[in-house]
Amino acid sequence: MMAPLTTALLTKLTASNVLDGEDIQAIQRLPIRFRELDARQIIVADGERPAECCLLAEGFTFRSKTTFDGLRQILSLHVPGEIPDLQSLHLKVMDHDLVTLTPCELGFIPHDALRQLNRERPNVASALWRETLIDAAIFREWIVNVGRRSATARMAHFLIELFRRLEAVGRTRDGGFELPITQVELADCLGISTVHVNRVLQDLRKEGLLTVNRANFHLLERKKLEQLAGFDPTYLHQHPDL
Amino acid sequence: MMAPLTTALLTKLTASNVLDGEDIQAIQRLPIRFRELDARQIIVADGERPAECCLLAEGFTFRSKTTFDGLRQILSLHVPGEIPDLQSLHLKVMDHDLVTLTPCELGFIPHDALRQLNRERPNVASALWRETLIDAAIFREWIVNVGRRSATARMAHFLIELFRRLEAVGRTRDGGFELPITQVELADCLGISTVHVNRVLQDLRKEGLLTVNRANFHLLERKKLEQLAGFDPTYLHQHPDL
DNA sequence: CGGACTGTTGATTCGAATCAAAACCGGTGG
DNA sequence: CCACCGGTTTTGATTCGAATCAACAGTCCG
Repeated sequence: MMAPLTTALLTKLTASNVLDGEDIQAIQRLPIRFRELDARQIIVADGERPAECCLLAEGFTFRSKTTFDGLRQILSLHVPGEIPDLQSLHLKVMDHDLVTLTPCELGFIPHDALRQLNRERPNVASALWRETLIDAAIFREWIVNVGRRSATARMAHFLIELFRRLEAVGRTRDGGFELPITQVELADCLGISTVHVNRVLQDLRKEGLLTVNRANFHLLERKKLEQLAGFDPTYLHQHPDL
Repeated sequence: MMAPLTTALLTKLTASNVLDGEDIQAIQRLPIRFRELDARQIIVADGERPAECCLLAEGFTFRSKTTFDGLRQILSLHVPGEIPDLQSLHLKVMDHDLVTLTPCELGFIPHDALRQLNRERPNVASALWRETLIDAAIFREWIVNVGRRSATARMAHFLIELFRRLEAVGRTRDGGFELPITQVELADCLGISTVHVNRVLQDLRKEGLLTVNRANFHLLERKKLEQLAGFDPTYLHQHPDL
């Protein structure tokens, strides 16, 4: 039994999709290979052709691309329950890296098994397709973030998005969350320099909007942060919205 | 018969997907409502809940978001044969605007008809899912573009991407393409100011890398532009890559 | 002809990058 | 237990790419 693995996935899927009992059983029957990885390990690399998808059960992963002159841009952060390389089911070649941010518990699901599941359970296929579309919606918002927002607003937007997504899978505690991320990585998420990340975080602390000690981010003034960031949660599509 | 409409779609779909005769016939049987729109018209607005998808047969459209303080970011440009709001099939609420850049010929396809098509023709469902995944891959590259590349490299990258995508649907002529876009809109694509767009274009012209008169972009030195942009075409997934 | 975009140019400002150097922190090994 | 090390965070000085401000020319069109 791979209980903890499918549980994470089902928590995520049922949070914003409608699945019936048979759908859930079919998901629970998926053959999943369990594996643990340390922090900062490449799970799948740019250019590879994986034959399985990676379900994140515990920890954080990110996707990133590196430009020819060595600059890195982080494209997305992933929270437990997500399948960060689900696109590989239909796009054979990876166009970016998938990397662990923290130590992770992962479940690998063969493409074949997923394809069969999609064929037999149209509901599940729709739900998975939908997850990739939400993924894309988040990419869109990140384009706006790096393209049009000030460094401070970017940081605020990033943190609020993360808070909301973690909240949806029950990983927040009284207005805060645990995220072991360095300022270098934050810089690569936001498209700014690490020195500037440091200064922006200081500003936000000075304003009393948040605290950060170790990996613990605490958003003291969520409303104000959202206002500063111009945050509109629509793009997260967190409700089944039928 | 809506021949020109489905032709554009099929050109696009078969360029990077494998469909059989029955798939194609099923697509041709889709009920499509034809409509023409002038340039700069909103097709679907942020917040709406459309009941149909929009197939672009002729012209250009773009997707955009506007921040609370009025800055606009263009998220994607679309070429004939694409369905720029295909995500609305599974995400009920629009999280951005879909707008015509030029006068357009559009075909509107009811969600119901598409859902039925997906149920009956799994191949087509896969192909459409794949198109939304390529969409997402392009978003990822745009994040890198605005996050980590200089203004000049951004412009070069943008133009090369467009060239390749237009080439795939047969809309280029001897190293150039027709794109009636203003510098204001280019600025919103690249996350820079319009003044800077002007200067960047001048630089590229001065270097002899391209010419622009009216709407006609001519990439004189594609290789050099690609080098300048650090362009790697993998993310476009233009081959069925089985 | 007048008006509204659009494109161009120059002067100035500003946000953020870069450069450089400390301070800090957790681990490792002597 | 402490010296040391690499990675991380912090601070300050300086530079730079791009934004902003402002004005003007070009084009299209009613």
